[in-house]
Amino acid sequence: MKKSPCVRFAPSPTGKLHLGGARTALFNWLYAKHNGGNFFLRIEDTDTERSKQEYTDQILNSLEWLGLKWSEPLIYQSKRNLIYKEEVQKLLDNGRAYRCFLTKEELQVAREKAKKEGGEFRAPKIYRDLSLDDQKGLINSGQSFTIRLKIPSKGSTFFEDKIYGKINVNNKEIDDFIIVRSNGSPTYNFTVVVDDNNMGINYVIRGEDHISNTPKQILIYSALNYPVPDFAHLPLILGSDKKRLSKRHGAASVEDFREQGYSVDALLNYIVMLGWNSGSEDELFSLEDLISKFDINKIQKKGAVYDEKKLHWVAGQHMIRKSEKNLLNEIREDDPNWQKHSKDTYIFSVLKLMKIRAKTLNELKEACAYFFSDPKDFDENAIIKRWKDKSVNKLINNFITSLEKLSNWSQKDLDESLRDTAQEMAVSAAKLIHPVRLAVSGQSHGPGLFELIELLGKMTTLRRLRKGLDIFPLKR
RNA sequence: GGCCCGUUCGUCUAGUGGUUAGGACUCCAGGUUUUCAUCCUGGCAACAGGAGUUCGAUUCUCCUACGGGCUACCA
Repeated sequence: MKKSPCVRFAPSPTGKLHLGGARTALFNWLYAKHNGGNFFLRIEDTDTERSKQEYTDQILNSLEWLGLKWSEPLIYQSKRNLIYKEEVQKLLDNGRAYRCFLTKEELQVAREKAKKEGGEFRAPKIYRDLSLDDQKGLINSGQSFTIRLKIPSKGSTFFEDKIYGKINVNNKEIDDFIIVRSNGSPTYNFTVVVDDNNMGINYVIRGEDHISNTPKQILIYSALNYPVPDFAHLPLILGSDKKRLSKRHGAASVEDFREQGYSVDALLNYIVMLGWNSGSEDELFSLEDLISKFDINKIQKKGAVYDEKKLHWVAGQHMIRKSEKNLLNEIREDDPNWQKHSKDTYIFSVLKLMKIRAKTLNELKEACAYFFSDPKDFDENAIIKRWKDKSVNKLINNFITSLEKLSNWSQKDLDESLRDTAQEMAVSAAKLIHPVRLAVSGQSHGPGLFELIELLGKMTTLRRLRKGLDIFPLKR
């Protein structure tokens, strides 16, 4: 019987969670969800120099915001030194690793020499077969040492990547790499293997940048006699210059996208399309869709360039499809007091009118502003174009009079009232519509005028029209 | 430099030993609308190059070019 899949996301807290990391986490999570497995999280903080608690917090926070829940327990590598120590000892005991007394300086010299001579650098293997007594002698004399894995001098190491296919590396290409530093702390390649095994991870899904680490890690698996998991390497997310996406390319961290007001489903939807397709021509998915449709075999090998324009489009499509209730919830999640004084039913009507015109939550909030308070700024070009002179004041005045008499404040009656006024004054309806919109919203565009003022209500509309009468046309 | 990986419109991608090489975003032109957005219609635009295999290669093989990753007592 097949074991249920156990996958993990293993960020190192040396920066915020970026788009690439989010996608790796998402693919792992989707894989687990789709197959009824477990998704674990492990914080790789063995580099004490660069790891920061604030980054761990930020990563956890972003992951939570994205809704990618992980199974307990949450693992911190920094708390697992005992386990690593035990496993290193096994390697030392079974002769698959050795103490290396080379100093950093000696290594540096050897490296430079190799570079000058054009050869490739390998750590000199002079300590590889040192007797136990000699080792003790050096230790007692106070010599510090690292521990290196003994790489077989012959043969090759290969694996069947689920995305890239067979990858084969000659063992002589692999250096006897360090698994424990001279300060006693274990290194990445070693801790990953120990932890993945210990956590029961049977499917490793990670970035393509780890492809060349994989043979090294497989060598550790076999030295430790662990079962080797399956591997799938994901292509990288690139900037427009085809280089790995980073802050240089603008927004790159999940936090940035959140601040810009992108909603979670939109971001996740866009991210998943970078290097994956559903097999159909559909491009818009809910999270549930993704879980059911996700198929790791349909992942691309090529790195995908991040395109903000398309993200924006995806975001707009999600916005349109979302219910007003959900939209309000999302807005309030980041801005709990947003329009707290207004009735929900009114807010819903506003959102319904405006969501079609916005892509991000921020845009939406901004677009809705004049529904909640009288406009303070007025579009200059619109003033010049639509409210040229005093003749407009006359029109508006008549319209106000007509509105005051209106008994039924409905779209239909507003429409009729405006058209009647225009006809009486022998002008086209547009001559009246535009200045009314300007006075009422401060803008030259927006929803249909009659829906707009119907929603605004009689009092507000009249108040804003009268104010328009006061300040327009502009004096020069 | 060495090792590994990749290459279909500008971008995300579909696809096949014989297709008018399909879709989406962007852009452009129309339509709808009082305006904006939405929506609809149409358009521009790609198989990196060279050899080979083959009746026929975008598809298979090799080479080249280009791009990327790794090459740390980082992860």
